[in-house]
Amino acid sequence: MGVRDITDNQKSIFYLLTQDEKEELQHHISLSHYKKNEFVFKEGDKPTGFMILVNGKVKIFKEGVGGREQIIRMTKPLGLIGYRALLGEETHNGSAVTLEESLICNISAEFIFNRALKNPDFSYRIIRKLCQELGFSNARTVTLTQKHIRGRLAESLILLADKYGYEHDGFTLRAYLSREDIANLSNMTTSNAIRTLSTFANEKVIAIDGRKIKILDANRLERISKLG
Amino acid sequence: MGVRDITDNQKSIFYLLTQDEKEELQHHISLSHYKKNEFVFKEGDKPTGFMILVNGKVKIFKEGVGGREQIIRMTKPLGLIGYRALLGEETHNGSAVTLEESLICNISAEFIFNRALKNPDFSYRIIRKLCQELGFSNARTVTLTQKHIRGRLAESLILLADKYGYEHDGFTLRAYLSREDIANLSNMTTSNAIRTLSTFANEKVIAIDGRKIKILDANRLERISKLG
DNA sequence: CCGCCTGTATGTTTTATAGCATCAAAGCTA
DNA sequence: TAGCTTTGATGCTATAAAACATACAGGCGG
Repeated sequence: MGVRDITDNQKSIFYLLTQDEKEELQHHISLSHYKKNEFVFKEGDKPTGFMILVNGKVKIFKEGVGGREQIIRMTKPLGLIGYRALLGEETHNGSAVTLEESLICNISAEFIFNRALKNPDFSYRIIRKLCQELGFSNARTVTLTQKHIRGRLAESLILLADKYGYEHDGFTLRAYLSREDIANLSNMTTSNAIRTLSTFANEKVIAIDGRKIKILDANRLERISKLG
Repeated sequence: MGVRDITDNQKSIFYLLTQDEKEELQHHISLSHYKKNEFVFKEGDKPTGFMILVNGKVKIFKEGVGGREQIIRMTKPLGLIGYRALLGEETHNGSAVTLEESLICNISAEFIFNRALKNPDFSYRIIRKLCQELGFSNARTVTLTQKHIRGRLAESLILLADKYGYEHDGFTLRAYLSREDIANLSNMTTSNAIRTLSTFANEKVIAIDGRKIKILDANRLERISKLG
């Protein structure tokens, strides 16, 4: 993924801007580089613009009771960051931190409000994106509150596979999170994430080697997520 | 609230349509009457249109593990129902059931897509609404998973007060839910909702008389929600 | 009027998971 | 390389909340 993809890649939200709009967009873009584990913004910050992840991985999380963090979602290249707060005219209600070295493209709020949102195709694409994310969030609320530990962890692993895919071997998750992040994604303590991953490994559902996780039996994992 | 409010009330999402658009809207409206505890739509249904609640109360919930229901949100007059699925071009991912006798206004999908969404003011209002709801949903995910029973129940009571307000006495919640619904809103079993409500009543934070709930000490309730 | 069902109330038991403690391994820095 | 810090692993204990059981009250239909 590169900066060009922001206008030229079908998956980018800006793909269907008119040629004119795309040209103007160029004048409203700036790029920022982030190291691993760097904050992009913090809960309570005022949004500065519309951000697109060009390269890397970012987690968006909220601090809960006693500072315990819950990862709300994770972003892959061409994904949007912090747009909810900007478009909703609110402050950020979660924090964003890079999981690896990342490149983020910042588009001025002015361009979004005065140009992009005047284009109904763009607006509608934003609306669809928000609707989908809202559906996802509602579903997560239910599974995170109702499923048991095994089910929650299995769901998280499936989520990671869906979002980041596999390495060339077809088994290894293309995401190398700490156990703590896996726990924060799955609403459990780090100990329980470690313990349950070990159990899954014993059951040959996955194989673990440090942060490398191989999904050996995706069907079984799916079943654990649904029923466990 | 009446049907007129849909175009004339500032709080309605259609308020800022042009006069022309408002007139055309009249030809795309139909009204439906629902009795108490009637389904408006079910999880998995294809959305039929854009719905606005004119009168009454509706709960939107998802069925989770073992049929246990989690109330995602509740609607008051001029609130939207089922628009997420329509605009996101998905099936409903939750069910809607009336909590009291209700009047619902249905606007054709055709009008929304071909007319309303061509108006950037309307689109942007939808976007803002979605952003706010998404923020709410994310926040709920964290509190429902992390807060303890007392905190979750206190939060639900505050939510009900914010959404439906108080009767003329200034204390009685203008919402008369079953204990089961209160439980499903707060992610707990009915027994625990009953028990915890009793505890709050003993502590003089609230007073209960059947389904009538008086908030006696709103500050204390707020504190319980934050810390408890 | 009586019995039945539904909703509410409350006590007891069981269990999932948080919390804590300890230890090993790995990674980093001086 | 040695020492320090972070991360991962695992056992034990404590506890919040579910699950279960029982009982009572109010409304409804026969």
